[in-house]
Parts: sequence; C-alpha cells; structure tokens
Amino acid sequence: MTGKRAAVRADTTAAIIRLARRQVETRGAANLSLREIARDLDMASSAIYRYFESRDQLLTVLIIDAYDRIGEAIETADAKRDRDDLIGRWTAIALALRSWALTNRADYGLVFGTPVPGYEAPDDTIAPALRYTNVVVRLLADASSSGCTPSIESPRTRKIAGEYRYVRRAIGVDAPDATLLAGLSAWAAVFGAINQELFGHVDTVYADPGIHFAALVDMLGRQVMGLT
Amino acid sequence: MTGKRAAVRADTTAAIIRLARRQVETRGAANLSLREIARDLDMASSAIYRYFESRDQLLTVLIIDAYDRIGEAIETADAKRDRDDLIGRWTAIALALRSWALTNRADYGLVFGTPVPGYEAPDDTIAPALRYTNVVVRLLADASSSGCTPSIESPRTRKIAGEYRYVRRAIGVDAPDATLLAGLSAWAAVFGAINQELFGHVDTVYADPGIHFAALVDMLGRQVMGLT
DNA sequence: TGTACATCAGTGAACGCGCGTTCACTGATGTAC
DNA sequence: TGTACATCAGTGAACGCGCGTTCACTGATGTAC
Repeated sequence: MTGKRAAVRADTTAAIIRLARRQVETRGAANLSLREIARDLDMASSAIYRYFESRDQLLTVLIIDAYDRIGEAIETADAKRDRDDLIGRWTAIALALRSWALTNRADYGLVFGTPVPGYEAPDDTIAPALRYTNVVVRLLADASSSGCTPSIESPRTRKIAGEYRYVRRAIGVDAPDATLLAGLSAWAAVFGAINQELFGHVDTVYADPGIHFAALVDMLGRQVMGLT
Repeated sequence: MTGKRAAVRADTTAAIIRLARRQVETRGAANLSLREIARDLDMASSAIYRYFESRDQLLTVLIIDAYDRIGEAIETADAKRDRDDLIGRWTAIALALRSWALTNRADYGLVFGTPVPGYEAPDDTIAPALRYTNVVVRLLADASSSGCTPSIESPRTRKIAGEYRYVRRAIGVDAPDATLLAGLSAWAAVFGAINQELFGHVDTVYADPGIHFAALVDMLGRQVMGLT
C-alpha cells in the first residue's frame, strides 16, 4: 500500500503547521521556533527539516494557508447569496471577514498586521492573496453593471479622475469614480474596524463591537449600492 | 555646574532610543537587541542598564514616545484651523495621520500593527494613547453641537440604539446615532486605508495612493458633517 | 510469494551564533563644608 | 579655594539560555522483479 507512508507524512506535516500557528498566536511570528515545535512533537529538531526546508519556508506556508482560508471563507459567504442580492453579498462578506479574523487572530495578524521585517514574501503567496480581493472586486463590478449609483459623490479634479482611471484598469472593474471611491472606502472601513477591534484600540469605546460593526456594514452597503 | 552630567545623560538616552527605533524599523520590535545598541554605541552591553532597566521598559518608552508624537502631530494639525472649520479640521487631522504614518513606519507599526504577544503595555501608555483619540472625539462633539446632520442614516434597532447609548457615555460625546456611526466609520476608513497602504495590500491598485486618500477623506468629511 | 534494493523519516551530536541580565569593580564628575 | 566624600557612567567577565542548520548515521517502510 502506497498511501500509508504518505498519510503519516501528511499527519506530521499538519501537526507541525498546527503547532507553528499556535506559536505565532502566543509569541508572534518573529519568535517562531522550529526547535520548540520538534520538542512538542518529541522529535529531534533536525527532523523538522524532512518536512520544511527552513524556518522561512514554514512561515511562508503559514501565510499561504491563511490567505487560502480567508479566501475560502469569503468565497463561501458570497456564494450563499443570490448573485443579484448585492447588499446581502456585501453584508455576508464583511461579517465573514470579521468572524474569521476573530477566530483566527494569529493568521489575521500574520497577513494583515505589521509585516515581519526582512521577510520577503515569495511569489507563491500572490495568487492566494488575491482570492479574497477578487470576491470584493466582483461584487463591485456587479454593483456597477446592474446600475447602482452610490449615494456619495467623488470629488472631481483632473488628478482624481486620472487616479481612478488607473484603478479601473488595475482591478479590471469598469465602474464610475463614485462607485470605486465608495467601494474602496467601505472596504477600508471594514478592515479598519476589524483592526481596531482586534488590536485593542477601541476596548473602552464599545460594549459589543459586533453590534457597531453590523451597523457599520449595513450603512456602508446601502451607501455603495445607492439605497437608502 | 550641575547640568553637564545631566546633558550627557540625556544625549546618551536619546541615542539609545534613536538606535532602538531604527532597529524596530529594520528588524521588528520582537528582535530589538540591547546588545546591538550597545555595540553601535561602543559601550559594554551592561551599560545600557544605567539608562533603561530592561528591554521591555525600553520598548515601553518607544511606544509612549510614538503615541506622544502622533498626538502632537494631530493636535497641531487640528489647531491650525479655525474651530468652526469642521471639514478643514477633519481633513487636516486625517492627512496628518497618514503623513506621520508614512514618515514613521516603525512607530506606526509598533502602535497600530500586530501587538507583540506577551508584551503587556503598562499603565503609563494609557494617557499618551488617548491624545490623538481625543482630538477626533472633540471634533465629533463640535460637529454634533453645531448641528451637523450626517448624510447617512443609522439602522434603528433596539440593540443598536443601546450600543450607541453606551458609546456616547464611553467617549463623552452627546451626539445622535447617525453622527457617531458616520464619525466612527470615517475614522475606521482612514485607519484602514493607511494600514492597507503601509502594509502593502494595495500596491497594485493605486498609481498614487495619496490621491485616492485625499478623495476618500474629502468624501468622508462631507458625509460626517452633512454637506454635499 | 519472496527476496534485493531503494527510499525516506527520524536520530543525536556538533557548529557557531546571539541574547538579556547580574555583579563586583574603576575612575571620573559633582557636592558640601 | 581646597579638600573629603558621595554619586554615578561605564567596564568586562560570567551565567544560562535558546536558536537555525548541517551531517553522517540507522532502521523501518515501500517497490520491482
């Protein structure tokens, strides 16, 4: 039977990743220790090198894995709603992002927090990093093509018009300036709110940050889609 | 003369802080090394302990210092405008925050990025941490008391009303739900946008992130203050 | 089905490194009379 | 103004620690005939 060795290998690999993730959570990515993982697994420290070629590569795997799981969470949330239900999709995406962040603090921090200086993300991270982005971009495209007009106005200057011309091409969405501005702003607000909550900058402000977050998302959704 | 020893001491202290900041920038807070600072200063590593009682305390000083400088930057930006000029103040605050973040990446990351796990911020950091917050809170209070009505609506449910009742007390601003929601949302968007830009999540989206940021701030200001 | 060989997970010792912190000390700078 | 003493910055050796990575090795698991 070919599968047995492979199965054990997969188990050990998964165990290493699990322990690594726990370490990142409790001590930070910069203090990820291969030796400690080996100790927890009752292996010689050198054995880790049968599974990962270096500490940096293990970190990379962690990052790719995190991006993939965020992408999956958001794609799933999006797919559960009708494609026409723009507000429903927006809300589902935003709430999914927050709850994923809350239950996966370490991964969220790894991916969206302070970059680990000196760590250069290799190219393998690019595609997974785009998964969650693409969901939002598609939503914006759908909103624009179904004629939503956001309830805000973009300032009209030549510089700003030029910038949004660039953005249109960069993300491949042929939407008017106001839609781009409203959408990107809403997306920034969602991330900002999650960051503030997760990293402890609003502990004294809210009784239940989730309630405020829901109101925020609701308001932003109506704004981007142009409903009141 | 009493001042000489004190002056030398102040110089050395400042040099240590400067080198520490540079290290945080290039290698991250988790890898801050007292020994390396000593080496750069041509001192014995033990000499650092004449100035700081531990590595953690040096980190704390760095954090307090960063908060203080953010607070100062934002207070200054705010104070340059007439108190009546609500949009002007909002814009100045937001732009000041972004440009401070861009020129002080290490400090920004230290304060607003992933918390260093295991590091418990002592009480001395609380007051400096509130400086920048208070500027925004005061602006919201002024907006509300001068009768601005934001151009968004807050969802009306009992839960949300209750939450904002809590927020009103927590930040000491007697503003209607819609003002709180618009204000907090705008503030989150500003932080979100800065985080995305600084931590490299939108490198491929904008030609000049500053232009988008200015448009964003302008739009948010009009929204919170209720002007179109 | 049995045997010979190749693959591969895991070992344990070693290399060379850097770290935070303590301690007893020296010698220069400041203070009090 | 000069002297005796206290303060304090800085030294250098040491303690005990953990780290990533390499290397030659063993022994079990799988593969080909």
